Amino acid sequence: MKMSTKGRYGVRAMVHLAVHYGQGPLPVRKIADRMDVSAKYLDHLMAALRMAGLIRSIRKAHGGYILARSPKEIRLSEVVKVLEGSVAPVDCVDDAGACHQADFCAAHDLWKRVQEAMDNVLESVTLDEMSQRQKEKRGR
Amino acid sequence: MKMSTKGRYGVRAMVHLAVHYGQGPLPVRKIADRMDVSAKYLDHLMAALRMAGLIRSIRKAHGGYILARSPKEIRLSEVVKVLEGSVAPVDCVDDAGACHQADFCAAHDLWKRVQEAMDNVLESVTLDEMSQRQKEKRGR
DNA sequence: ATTCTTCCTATAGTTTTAGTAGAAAGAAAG
DNA sequence: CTTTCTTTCTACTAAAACTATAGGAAGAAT
Repeated sequence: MKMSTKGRYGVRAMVHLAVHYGQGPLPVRKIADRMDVSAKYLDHLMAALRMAGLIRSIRKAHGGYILARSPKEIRLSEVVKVLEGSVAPVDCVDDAGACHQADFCAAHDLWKRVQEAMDNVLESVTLDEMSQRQKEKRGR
Repeated sequence: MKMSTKGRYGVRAMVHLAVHYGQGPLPVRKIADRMDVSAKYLDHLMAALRMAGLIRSIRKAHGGYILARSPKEIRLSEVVKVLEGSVAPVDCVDDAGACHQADFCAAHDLWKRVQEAMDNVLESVTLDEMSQRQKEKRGR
């Protein structure tokens, strides 16, 4: 029931971009240094986020990445979905047809409720809110 | 963000035991057959559930497993915790000290909220309710 | 003594995770 | 037009986790 580093690193990187939104592009190396993770690895995650349309790249000296939209318009559910594939605890609540017994399985209903609970939280939070929270915490 | 088969199989097996609660012990082989999974593998999960005190074993011919308590007194959160280790999406919301930056990390608060949302659902459902739901669904 | 079962330990194949490596391509800036 | 800093792409790999499988010992009723 754990998230992988993809989700963890990716969310933190997106928050970083949100905090510096409007201040020009941020290179992966700088983000990775700040987060204390491998820049080469973070590269892959940024690629996924870019292909999903959440960030845009500026490919040149002193380039880097910026958010594709305003932080207010990016919900955490989007970020997690890109990096983790989905927010479902089991496949059968996502892919209809992943389990042909769903109609007779009480567990299916339970996982569905769990998924909805997680999704509600992630859907209710924007990167802008995360960015503000981050700035507050840093200030202390 | 997926659960492993431990959590999935284990929950279904526990529901099975709840449905047949009071009807004597159920051998692993029968449960596995019904669930269409490997009995040898389910063995391991039952061992974990037994050591956690959720089920009791009767070791003899025509023995098997029974719930250690009434289905009304077993919450799904307990089952998932035994099998998956915890209900946390990341370690830092479980182990205080797994991350020394928690006080400065906005992501930490997000994961905390996600965990609480999941936990609320799993804590609110008992095996008895699952068993009833299962019987209803089967009836249709 | 037989039978059916749990219980214990060891092993192993496969998949996923979490990276590392190296080089090509883009574009401003000098 | 070359340098510089960056993204971008593909391939590779070590380690861990997952998903089992195997074989037999131990228990207790019958």
